[in-house]
Parts: sequence; C-alpha cells; structure tokens
Amino acid sequence: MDIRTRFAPSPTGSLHIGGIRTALYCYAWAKKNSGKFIVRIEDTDQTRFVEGATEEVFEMLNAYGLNPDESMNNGGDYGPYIQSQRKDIYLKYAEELIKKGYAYYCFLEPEELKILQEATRGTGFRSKYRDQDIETSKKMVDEGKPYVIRLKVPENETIIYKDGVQGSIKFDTNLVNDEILIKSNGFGSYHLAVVVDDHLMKVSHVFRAVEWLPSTPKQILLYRYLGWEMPPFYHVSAILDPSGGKLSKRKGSVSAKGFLQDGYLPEAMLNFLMLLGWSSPEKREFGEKEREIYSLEEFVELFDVKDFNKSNPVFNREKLTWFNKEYFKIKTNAELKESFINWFKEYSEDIDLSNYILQDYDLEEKIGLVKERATTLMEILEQIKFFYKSPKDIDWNIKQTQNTIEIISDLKKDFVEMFTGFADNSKEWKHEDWEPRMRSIGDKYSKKHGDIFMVLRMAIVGSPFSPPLFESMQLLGKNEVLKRLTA
RNA sequence: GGCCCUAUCGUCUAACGGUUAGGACAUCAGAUUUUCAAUCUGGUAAUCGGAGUUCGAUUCUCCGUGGGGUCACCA
Repeated sequence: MDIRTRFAPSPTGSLHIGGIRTALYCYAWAKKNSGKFIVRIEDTDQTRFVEGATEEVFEMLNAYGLNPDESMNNGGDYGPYIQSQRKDIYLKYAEELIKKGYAYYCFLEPEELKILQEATRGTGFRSKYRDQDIETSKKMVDEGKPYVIRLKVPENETIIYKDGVQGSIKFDTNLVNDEILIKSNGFGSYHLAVVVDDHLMKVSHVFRAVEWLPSTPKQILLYRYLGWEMPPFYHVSAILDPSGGKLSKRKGSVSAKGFLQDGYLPEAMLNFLMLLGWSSPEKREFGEKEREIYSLEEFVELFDVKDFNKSNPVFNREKLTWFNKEYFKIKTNAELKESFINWFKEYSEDIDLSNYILQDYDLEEKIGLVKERATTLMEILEQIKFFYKSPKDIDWNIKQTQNTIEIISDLKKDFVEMFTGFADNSKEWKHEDWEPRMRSIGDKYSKKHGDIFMVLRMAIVGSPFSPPLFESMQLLGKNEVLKRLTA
C-alpha cells in the first residue's frame, strides 16, 4: 500500500506551533515509508477565513522544511486540495447517505434548535426530523425551506475503536450527536469533508491532535455508511501551556511564525517539537547520556508511531532555548551567518542596520564571537549592534565600575596614547600585539585587570556585558576604538 | 455536569514484572574566566492515593484524586 499522510489546517489565523508538530509527524511517516505528504486546506467555514492565512501555512511549512508533495500549490492527482472547491463532492455523498437512510434533512429553526440542544447537552442530540419520511422532507426542500443534512447516528450501539496512539476506546452512540453533514449554506461540515477527502485522496494514515478524539465515532460511522475502509487514526497528544490548558499566548509566541520572528532556528524548533510526545527508540545504556539532537533526516529515519507518548506534554520554553543554543554551537559560523541573514531580512525591524550588516565582511567573525552567549537570532543582533553604533549615554554608575570610577578619564587617556602608537592597517591591528601593553597599564594603577578592562568595555560597548573585548576591539578597528575612547 | 483520554523529579522523558528508578532542561554548589556566556565536576529532586493480582509491582486490574480534551450550521 502507498503511504499517504495529510496535514489539513484551516486558514483561520496564524498557524499554531502544534500544527507544525502534527505536520512534522505526517511528513516523517510519509518520508520514512517513501510515501507522499499531502497538504489540504480546510476552509469550509468562510466566516472564519482570515486573509493571508493560507499563504502563511505554506510559507511556514517551507520555512520549517516540511514541504508537501501534493497540495493546491504543488498539484497532484487527487485535487482540488482546498475544500471550498469541493463543495459539490460533499453534497453528492450526503445525498447518497440520505438515500441509504443514514442521514436526514433537518429543518429546525435556530431558536428551536438552541432550546433543544441545551436540553440534551451531554447526550446525543436528535432532531425531530430524524424520522420524518423522505417524501415530506423532499417537498419541504423543494418549497425552499432552509435545511441542513444530519447524520443519523444509530441507537444503542457501542463503537469500539482502536487508536494508533491512544489504544482501544469505546463510544456509546446514544451520546453521539446527529452531526451536521451539510450546513444550510450548502457547504460540507468538517466531519463529512475529512472523511470524503481522506478517502478520495487515498490517505493511508491519519495524524491529528487528540482534540479530535471525541469526534471520531462520527467519522467511523461515516466510513461505515459510505462503505469505505477507515485508515488507522493516530491522535497525537496536545501541547499544554505551563500555566495549564492548551498552549496560550500569554507568555510568548505560539504561532509557527512567531517563533521564527523571535529568532528561533527552524531546525531547533523541529528538534524540540519532535521530542514533545515522542521519544527515540534508540537503545540506552544505564546512566549513559541520551541523545536529544536529531536532524529532520535522522528523525524521519527513527520515527515510528509506536514510540508516541499518550499524555499531553507541557511546552517548556527553557528547553526550547537550550535547543536553539545547541544548534548555534553545532552550526559553523558560516552556516549561522546564513541563518542570521535570512532571519534579519525576513523578520528584523532594525532596517536602519541593514546596510551595515548586509555589507559587513566581518559579520561571520562577529557572529562567532556572540554565538555562545546568544539564545536567539534576535539576541545575536542585539549583541553585535555595538559594532555598528557607538554607545550613547553610558551609565558609568554601576557596580562593575565602582573600583575604577575615579580613574576613568586617566585610564582612557592612557589607552588612547598607547593605541595611537599602533598601525591602523587592519592587518597589523592585532590584539595579540597590544594586549600585553594593556595589562601593564592595569599594573600601573595597581588594580585588577578585570576592573581595568571593564572601563574599556564600557567605553567601547556601552555595557558591562559583551563578547570577548580584545577580539571585539580588533574587529572594530583602531580608528573606531580611539573614537569611542575619546568620545 | 455527561462522555472520552491521561498520570515517573518543577518540566520533557527512560526503565522484558526483579535497576542504587536512568538521562535531559531548569535549579543549587564548586572549578575555570578580562565581563557575560560557554565549558568541566558534583548536588537537591519523581513512580498521585487506596485496594487487588503476584514470590515480587513504576509496570497488570479496579476504585478514588489530579490534569487534559470534548459536548457549534468551528475546524
């Protein structure tokens, strides 16, 4: 059998990071089995449609390296891959279900419906039109009475279903609503549309979030009534917020795009996400450190549905940060520079810096100096900004300069004098040459070298925290160093 | 509230029914250091509670409790 998985987001806003995780699992399962990864846009609810959301889905999948094999953008043999263009298909199958007696026309008025629903909350909703004979219903339809088509859920049946992740689950059909299949505007509902589309698109494995688990019996029934074989379903755990409930935006990004904007590397995000609810089957020796760094390729290789975890993981931003730092370290300076530039062009708001940064021949070295101290690409930018802009309004009244506060101007003068003697040809402006001289200035004042260098750091960077001072000064160049010392 | 799912350090997780319950993040202490980091060493920290099955339960069963999800003409 051909393995075909699908990721089916709704264009109702920014793609949630959990969507990327689901897409990752779909992608990995397809790739591992030399199958196809499909993306289908589920936009049957036009009222919630958000302009640009569909584009963002594809933009994000691309950014995270999860490009589909079939989609509205790639084409494929089972299109259209967007549900708003499949309206007629759903209607056709709904009518087939009516003909077979597995669905019915429902003419409940909104008010009437509301009352009924509230009264039957927690139990299976049944419409009074459920058993109305088809002739009467057809007549009402012909008369132009607004209607929906509902699934006729069977009474007194226990549906036993085996989920690929959650295991065996039982549902009592008396508690399942007569779900709407076709809305009054003629559009198919989610429940009908997924089943029809997954079947028609020959989806072999369905991965979706656990939120969908309670709606599964409706889909099981639809497969049965339509006479189709149901593919295995995998309800993967939901990502939880540290403060409880679903991951929310209160303490940071939750959208796929938001994390990229913040300056997280897509590969770090993916690595973090893959380990949320899945663990590698690699053999572990007792006490041995376990591997946690996996590239997408390695994940595809290792991934198996049997290694899913059932319980819902909490989204731990500290761990994400750690992954990002790890990837900073793994990458060569050249690679990191590329990631940084891509990020800078796409997301940075410091456009006034773009001329400096995009034309900086030393950018790679500068990034190399800060890569171990920054946690995001945004922080890399923050930490190299001083190379391009002289510090302003330096606050000398901090604890790090307490020991030297009264000799700051003397020190600066000494350093200026000392540096002036060195060549300003960039090749000869090397920190190894002037470092010993700097130390001897420190000795002259009989202060700790660290205190002395802090004065320099403040004058040049404007902050008590910086990348290695001497290397930074070397990259800055003699003229700029002197300029900042005399400012 | 009904229904469904779930339960190992604070968090992510590992552990053929037999381990001193392991690792990672975070945290704490120490080493190193021109700042901040990074690095190295070490430490604190968990099987939700109660029954049962078993020679033996983190592991299997049941009941509580906690957590999550869901009950729309939203997906």
